[in-house]
Amino acid sequence: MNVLERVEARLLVVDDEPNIRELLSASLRRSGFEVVTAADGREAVHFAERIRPDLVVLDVMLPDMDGFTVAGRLREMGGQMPVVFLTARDATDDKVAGLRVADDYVTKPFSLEEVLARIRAVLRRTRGDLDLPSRLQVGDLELDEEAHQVWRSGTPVRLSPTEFKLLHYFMVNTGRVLSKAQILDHVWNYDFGGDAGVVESYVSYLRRKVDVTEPRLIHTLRGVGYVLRLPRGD
Amino acid sequence: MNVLERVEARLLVVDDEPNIRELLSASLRRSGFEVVTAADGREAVHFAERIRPDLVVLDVMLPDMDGFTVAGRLREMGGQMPVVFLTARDATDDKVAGLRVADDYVTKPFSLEEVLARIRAVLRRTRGDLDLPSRLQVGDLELDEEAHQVWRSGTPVRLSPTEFKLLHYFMVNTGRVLSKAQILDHVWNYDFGGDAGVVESYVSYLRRKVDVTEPRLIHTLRGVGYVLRLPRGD
DNA sequence: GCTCCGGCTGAACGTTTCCTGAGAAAACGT
DNA sequence: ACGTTTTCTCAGGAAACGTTCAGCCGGAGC
Repeated sequence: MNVLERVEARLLVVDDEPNIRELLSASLRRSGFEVVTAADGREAVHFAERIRPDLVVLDVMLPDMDGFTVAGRLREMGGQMPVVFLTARDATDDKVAGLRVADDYVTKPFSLEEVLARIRAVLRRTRGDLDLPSRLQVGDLELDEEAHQVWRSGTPVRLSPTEFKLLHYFMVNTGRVLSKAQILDHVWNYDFGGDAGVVESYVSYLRRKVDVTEPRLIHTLRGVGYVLRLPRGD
Repeated sequence: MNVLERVEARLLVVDDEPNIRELLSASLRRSGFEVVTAADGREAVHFAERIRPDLVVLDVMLPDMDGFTVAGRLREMGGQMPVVFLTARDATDDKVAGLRVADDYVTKPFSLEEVLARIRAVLRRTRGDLDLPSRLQVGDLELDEEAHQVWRSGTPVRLSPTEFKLLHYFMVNTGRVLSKAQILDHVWNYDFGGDAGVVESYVSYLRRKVDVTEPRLIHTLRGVGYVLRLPRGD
């Protein structure tokens, strides 16, 4: 699929927790980004200087220095690298103090879809990046990521945040079979403890809202997963 | 995204506090301006001479020389660069007197909407800049920035200062989803310590005053933010 | 036909998010 | 100094949301 064949941009991911770092970098690479990782502020500044990333994903809490300090250093380097911060959900102080200088931020625990959405949005804003289409279309189903809106056969459809994220994940992966585990890993927060039953529920919700007319787009493959695609002359 | 596709003008931002400098320059760039920053009077004069900005945003309190002195130097350079001063709210009389040489001024702590409004106003006055429309319109909702007036379906609406700033921010960003944090950062003073609840209140006020008739223009996107737009069925 | 199994969906629950009215405090104008 | 306007906070209630679960359905295999 086309997503995998092109390098969208070069990213620098900075987080001291190896799990988060690997989760993010693996997912971002799969989405077509070139990724370099750093574990602390010192490394971050060093790599930023060397590889000149198009965007930096930066944890606010780092062992050696504050994320905002790192962001300041990056800005001093010139070449305006946009920054997407990662922050704890209850860090109210951080938000008031430093997040204003961020181009955007995501709260932990996040879902991969969330992080990807923010990164795409910032790249679109700061680079006017046309390689990152805001509008996805499969058959007469349309989704506009920026406007956060969905249409089926031209009529707008109201979706909840989770429904929207799920549909977006389906549409980015049109024609590819997605297992429930895969969906859970991308659309739900990484600390979600529940089972895949919730995916069935949300697929059900989605079908009711966007897949009631022919041709059906969301198909079940028993024992395998789901796939969104136009039925080809089968 | 028309805001990003055009360079409105070239600005020079002068402030010794890095936070303020970054906050302003990032926001101004996002609004389509080309921005160069300086940290003190010496740098300011130097950059002004080199890049010949269309307007200078100048902090009155600088480490090496008075903002008024800097303004004097700029004037001696000819080519009339308009100046918007940044000053503390408790400015004494002598300083207020000095502000008469300014084309306009904003008191700290300011809101980004305030600074942007002053810059736009000065550019309109001094350059007759038609790229900066004074009148915004979405559906039958109209806002005149210069006249500081709002109409819905032709009938005038009275808005408080904050309500006006909020509506203006919505209208400049028609069709774009704005999070409460984003709104807070742009419409409220940068030192505002409260939470996003106040945004909900003011959106409520706005709706009551300008959005009681169909079609509704201000829409809530649960868990995401607000957006002002004409409902599109296409 | 019967059973087993994976998937579907309606109902129920607790939680989150949002809206709005009321009121206190500050700013403003006269 | 006084009343008015404006700003902000708070809390109740309503609606939307996320999650679980149990019962149902239908296809696959026996």
